[in-house]
Order: sequence, then C-alpha cells, then structure tokens
Amino acid sequence: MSTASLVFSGGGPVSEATRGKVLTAAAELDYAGPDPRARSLRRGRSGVIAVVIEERVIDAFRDPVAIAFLDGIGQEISDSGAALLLVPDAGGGHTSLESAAMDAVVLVGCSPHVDRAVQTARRRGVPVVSLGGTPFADVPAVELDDREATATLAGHLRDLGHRRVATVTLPLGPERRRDRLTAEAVAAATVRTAVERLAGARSVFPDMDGVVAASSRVEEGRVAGRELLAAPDRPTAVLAQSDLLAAGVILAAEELGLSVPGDLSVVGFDGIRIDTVVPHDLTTMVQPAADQGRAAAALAIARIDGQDVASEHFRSEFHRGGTTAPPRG
Amino acid sequence: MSTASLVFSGGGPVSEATRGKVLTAAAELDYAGPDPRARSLRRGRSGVIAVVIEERVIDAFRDPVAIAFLDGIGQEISDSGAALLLVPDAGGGHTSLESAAMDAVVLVGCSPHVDRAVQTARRRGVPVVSLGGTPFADVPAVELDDREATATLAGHLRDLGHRRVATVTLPLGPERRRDRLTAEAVAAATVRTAVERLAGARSVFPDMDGVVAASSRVEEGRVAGRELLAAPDRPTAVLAQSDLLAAGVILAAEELGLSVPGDLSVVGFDGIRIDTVVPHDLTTMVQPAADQGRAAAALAIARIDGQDVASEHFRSEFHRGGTTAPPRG
DNA sequence: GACTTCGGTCGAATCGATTCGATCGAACCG
DNA sequence: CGGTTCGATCGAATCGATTCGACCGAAGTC
Repeated sequence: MSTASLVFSGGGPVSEATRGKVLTAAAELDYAGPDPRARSLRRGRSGVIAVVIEERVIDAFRDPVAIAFLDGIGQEISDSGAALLLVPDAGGGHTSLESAAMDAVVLVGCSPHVDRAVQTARRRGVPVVSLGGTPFADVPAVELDDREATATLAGHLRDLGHRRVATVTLPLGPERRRDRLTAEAVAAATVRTAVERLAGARSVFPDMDGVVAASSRVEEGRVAGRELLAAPDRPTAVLAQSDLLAAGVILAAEELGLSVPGDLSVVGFDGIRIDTVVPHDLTTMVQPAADQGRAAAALAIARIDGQDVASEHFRSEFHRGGTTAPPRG
Repeated sequence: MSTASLVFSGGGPVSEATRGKVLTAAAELDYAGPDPRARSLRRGRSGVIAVVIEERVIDAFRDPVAIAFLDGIGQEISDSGAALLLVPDAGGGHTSLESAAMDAVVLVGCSPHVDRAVQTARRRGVPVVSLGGTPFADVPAVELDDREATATLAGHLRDLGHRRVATVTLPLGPERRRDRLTAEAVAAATVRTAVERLAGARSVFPDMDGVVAASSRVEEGRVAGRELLAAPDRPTAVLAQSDLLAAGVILAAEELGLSVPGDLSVVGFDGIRIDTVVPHDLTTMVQPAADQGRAAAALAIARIDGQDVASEHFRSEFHRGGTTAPPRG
C-alpha cells in the first residue's frame, strides 16, 4: 500500500519495475488513483479554494468586473493545481461555506452578508483574503486606488470646465436601496469602494450631489440618470462609479434628447471591455481586474502555506474616451 | 465522541441536557463542528457537485446563456445543501476534475475537451450529466428543441417573404475557427446544438449558405455579418444561431448603412435578457436557461442518490421582436 | 570477508468523523 | 417487586490514503 501511494503521489523513490507492477495492478482492479476524500483527510488539505460571491450567480456575474476577477482567480488557482469552489453568499446559515472542505476563502466584492462569511471561515480556521471589498481586521486585501482614481476623473471634468457635476454611486451599505445621496446615507456607509470613490470625487467637487444606486447595472444607471437630468439646474457632467451605471446614464440622456458629450459629459469607472456593453467609448479609469483576481488567489495560496502576507494595492489607469467634452456655452 | 457526532449531525436521539454539555464543551475547545474532510471520507460523499465550463472563466461567461445556466445550477445546488465546484476545462490533464472530491459532474456547453472530462469522471465512478452540449452514451442530458425552434425562426422569415437567407452558426467542432459553411465542415461537425439548429434552418431553406463563427460573441457576429453582407447578391435576412451573433450582424449592417429590419431582417437564438446587451429588441427563440440549469443539477443530484434518470427536454418560445420585417421591394 | 551505506520496500499509526451494536438506567407492567 | 422495554449513551471498527521509521539486500570500502 505504501509503495502504491508513492507511485501515485510521485513522491518517494520507486524502481521502474515496481512502479510498473503497481500500475498494471491498478489497471486490473481499475483503480483510478487515490480517493480525494481520504487524501485530503490525511494531508489536512483539500486543494480547494472557495470564492464567495453575491447571493445569486446571475447577480454576481451581471457585472463584467466580477467575471474578470473570477477569471484571474481561476487562472491562478488552476496554475497552482487547486480547485475553485463557488459559494453564493446565502444570508442565512447553511452555506456550503460551513459544510464543504476548503483551504482558503476569497471574498469577491461585498455582498450584504460578507461579515458572516468571515466569521464562519475564522471559526473554522480557514484563511480569508478579500478582493475589491470591504476591509476586515486580519484579512489581507487586494485593493484599488479608488480615491485617487476618482479624483483623477473629477479633475478631468473640472479641467474641461465643468462646475455642476453630479454622481451616481454604488450601493453604500448592505441594504441595496436606491436613494438620494444624503449626508446620513454617507455617514452610514460601509462599502469601502463606494465611500472611497465618493471621497475622491468630493476632493475635487466638495459639495457634489447625486444618487445612490441599488446595484451596478445599466438599468439602475438609467433610472438614476433620469432623476439627475430632470433636476431644474441639471448637471453638465455625471460621474458614475461604474461603467455599467455610466452606460445607463448615457441611455437616460439620449432618451431626454441630450447628446453625449455635447450636452452632457459622462465618466464611468472600471474599464470593462466587453463587446456586448456600452455602445460608446467611455471616459473611465481602467482597473486591472484579472490581475487583481490573480493577486487575490496568490495571497490565498500564500496564506495556506502559512506565510504572513500583506495587502496588495493596484492602480487604475485613466482612459480618455469620447464621452467627455467641455460644457456647452 | 459518538454522542458529539449525533449532536452535530442532528441525527440520533440526544437528551437536551447532554446536548447542552456537548455544545458548551465544543465552545470551550472552540471546536467548529465536524471536519468536512473526515466527514466526507466516512460518508463517502463530499457534498460537492462539479460544473465543467470552458477553459477560461472569462470565455465561459461571455455568453449570458452560460451565466443563466450556472445560475440555475447554483440555485438547485444551494437548495439541496450541496456546494458548487467550478472546473475550467483545461485540455491537458491535471484538471481539478482528477484531484478534487466531488459527487457528480455537470457538463455545461461544449468545450473542446469535454470527452476527456467524461472519461475522467467515468473512471472515478462519478455520475455525469450534460447541459446544452454534445450527447454522450450513458450521460443523461438536458436538451433543447433546437431543430424545431430554428425551423420556427426560419419559417417566420419565409412567411415574411424572404428567400435569400444566410446563417451564422455556432462553432461546429472543437477547433473554433471561423469558416465558410461548407459541406465538409457540416459533415465533420460534432457540436449538437449547432448541427441541430442548422438542420432546423435547412428544413425550411434547404440550400441555405452561411458562415461558421469561431465563438458566440458579438464581435464574431460582426465579422461574419460583414462577410455575408459584402456578397454580390446579399441576403435579405440573416439567421444567427445565438443572440450575441445576431447583435454582431446588426452592428455590421449598420456599419454598411443598412437598416434593420428595413434592409435586412435578423433573428437570433437564446432570448438573453441582459440589460447591457443588444440595443434592439431581437426576434429570437427564448430558451428557459435557468430552468435548464436547475433541471441539470436536479438530474445530477438524483444520480448521486442512485436513481436512474432519463434525459430531459425543454422547449423554447418564439419572440417576435423588432428586427424582422418583409424584404424590401 | 566483515562493515558501512544507500536505495528501495514494507508495517503500522494516524487523520477525524460516522455508525452499528452493545450497554446501561429508568420507567412501566403485571 | 421482578421482568421487560425503550431511550440514551458509549466502544470500537471503519472509510482510504499518507508517512515515518524499520527493515532488507546489494554495492562499495578497507
């Protein structure tokens, strides 16, 4: 038995002859190699890395950034020979987070119940890494320069001459309700990404007003856009916190007979490059989503190996598209 | 130990007092419940269902239908308390298919290497179910009425008066190369979906010509569209085998100054309803993708329980959108 | 020729939970 | 009050592989 184990695990020294005998014997008994369950028990490792996403797959992957994150994670995980467990973050208990074998957890984005996921993983002694989400103590994170990047976009609008600029933010907390961007809403905000991007924008336009979207979707952006553009002194530019929201704002503008960028400048955030999306070439900050995914998975793997790792920071890059221009008049 | 096991698994009869003692003891030792690895070894079940997708996540999820499939699978799996292992189908060995614990496999769509995946699973004695892909012996499948559905679309075009109709098909085999729709290509075809849809179309327009796309993407459809519309006697209608391809064809038409549906009618297939996609309301067949996903997962679960299951068939529904009209003149 | 050394093979403990059968105690019946 | 029954608890075997140390034989050394 021990020799067979060596043959299959490729570890120790086995003579070619014995190796052959083991393999033919295995073939006769049609033994398909070691049972992963037993192996993982003995080794104390399952070779599985869990990725926690939104509650429903279809919501999670409506956002191309999330797909790109997962793509990066998937690549890094495959390269390391591990497997990827997709865990939709059901609020109530009974997640597969509690019952499935896993060596590490990567939190993607920020579903309403992430904190519970972190607790669960902690109790089970599974290392956690976060990607593009809310920070937790002792959870190394892959983070973006959201604040500076948004300041760059705002600066771009200011330099073009815009003064009346409104924003459409990502959800600020777990509740996911559309709302005006009130001081209270901002005070209660918990989602890092949204808060940082807002701070960056307000570093340039301190009293910038706007709308809080219920999700990062085109339809959401469209509704928000309608609301902003119906205002009496409508803005000459809108800073949306995601490309999908920006696409929605542009649709809303077109519906109202406003031309972009003639009557309205629009900037987004993310730099998604998916051919199904956005007819326009958006002015935006491009974030290296797949790289961030890889980095997050690499952090997770390092933590499995017992290494102490620090958070990693990525920078996004300004892309001047065709949706911004000086204000009219 | 045995009593503790009963407490955590909720199985046998345990008095409230003992139960309490066990739980407080667990809390003191901060024991977080049974180790999934050991549990799965003993029970012979890991509670994990693998889903095999395209080689790269980003390719797999470029297609909204694949996301909807996965969404349905994810729902059914969560409901049953299982977990979802996402396995990108790397061609070479060393997939996590071989090394990770799983109780069943769902094949989604048809990556170039599915057959190897089937073999691997077979050798390991893991039941396999297929969804929207190529059929295999002893693999129960969730299938669509591709042929009749496409015949419906073709019939619609014929009834409108179209006679010169071209098609853009999905890839016909594992090689994924753009190509003219030659007799040889059709003879060598292995992908059920593409073949059936083509057969349905040709049941109405027997000598229908066209292009084989390299993937189901808007950009692909656009290139194919350009090619078809540049022909000397250009078609008055194009039947694309997916909505994404149809969207691309429409873009190509617009580039050439053709109006849809005035100068060109376009039909798609799938009925994807994602707000980022396709500016037009497409004439298409709507397939119940999420339901199919659920059904596939349910089949997998039934097979885990040792039941003998049969393939399931779903029907798609005709949706008359704004992209078809009688031919001009 | 005896001793060391080293590559290769084998025994046996171990990972942590589940589960069947055995045991034990209390309540109930006649 | 003895016997039976039932519910709760406990012992011990088991799932299948890994791995450390023991062992064995052959080659090399003095």
